[in-house]
Amino acid sequence: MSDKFDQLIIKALQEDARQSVSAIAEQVHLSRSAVSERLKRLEQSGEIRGYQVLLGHKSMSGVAAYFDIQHNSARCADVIPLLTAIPEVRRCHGISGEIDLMVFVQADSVTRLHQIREELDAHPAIVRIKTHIVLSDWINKAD
Amino acid sequence: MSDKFDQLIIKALQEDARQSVSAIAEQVHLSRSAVSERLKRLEQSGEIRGYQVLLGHKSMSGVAAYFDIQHNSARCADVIPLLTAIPEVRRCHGISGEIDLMVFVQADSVTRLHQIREELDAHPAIVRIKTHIVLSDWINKAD
DNA sequence: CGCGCCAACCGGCGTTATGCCGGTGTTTTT
DNA sequence: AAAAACACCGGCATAACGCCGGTTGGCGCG
Repeated sequence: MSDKFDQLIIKALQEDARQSVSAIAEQVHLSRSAVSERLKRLEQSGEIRGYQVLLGHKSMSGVAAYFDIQHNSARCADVIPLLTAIPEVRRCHGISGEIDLMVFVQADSVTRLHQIREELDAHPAIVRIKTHIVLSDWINKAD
Repeated sequence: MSDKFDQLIIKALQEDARQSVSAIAEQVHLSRSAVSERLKRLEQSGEIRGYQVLLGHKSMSGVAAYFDIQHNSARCADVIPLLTAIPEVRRCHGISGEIDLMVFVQADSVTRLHQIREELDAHPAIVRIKTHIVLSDWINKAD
């Protein structure tokens, strides 16, 4: 499903997703056409989902925070629609431990953050929310 | 520092970071050269940090986990080099609350996860670590 | 063993995109 | 008001791309 060459191509794209097929071909020691075809296949098969631009800290205006959420719903899935509906929710993971959901939010202001928190609190299935506002951003690799 | 056109260019790149300058130019109604120059400026000024490939869930083999870390170091920065040295560490945020650092890790195996945890435990400045293994991935917007 | 089949790779060709540069219009400075 | 600074445009030479025919190397089957 993905041999050594595909891995090399992906690794090259992880270094810089905006580089020419020719440049990648040179790195992995294949012809440009071979890399081109492999790329197309990787994209169509869904192994490669897309390409993202990584922004500098300047563009990161606003506030980020973690919510750890505990809920009493039988299935986690009950509260997911609520979270999906909030555009500021960047990531949501079901996790082990006392907490059930770890949610990462990026909002424009602290006010908006509170608003979101209250919206979540209103949901009957949600028992407890802890907010951890992000003070510093040390490491941030995409994906 | 970044006018309406820059925003449009960035938005276009967020849709697909691997598209030609010409294609972007067409979307934002500028000449290719103008977009090209703006892009170079955005990259050099650090507003654009780089470009990443987004992989499908198939390639997401392995285990993900959150570490919440409490440390006694005067400055957070003391433990950051240790984290930066570990390639599996995807994100690290300094946060408010009882916890000091929220670290997101993506490793190949649970064994490797434990290995990383022990490595962190060995650091004198780190007081306490809680591990939350990710069971489900509900929402995951890049950046 | 040899034959044919299939998948992957290569390289050339025409088209498209890129980088560079001079020219132009607009705003800011002196 | 002239000059300088800035951003944009468009043309040209070069590089990259997509496409296609030809070649290679493995693999099964008679």
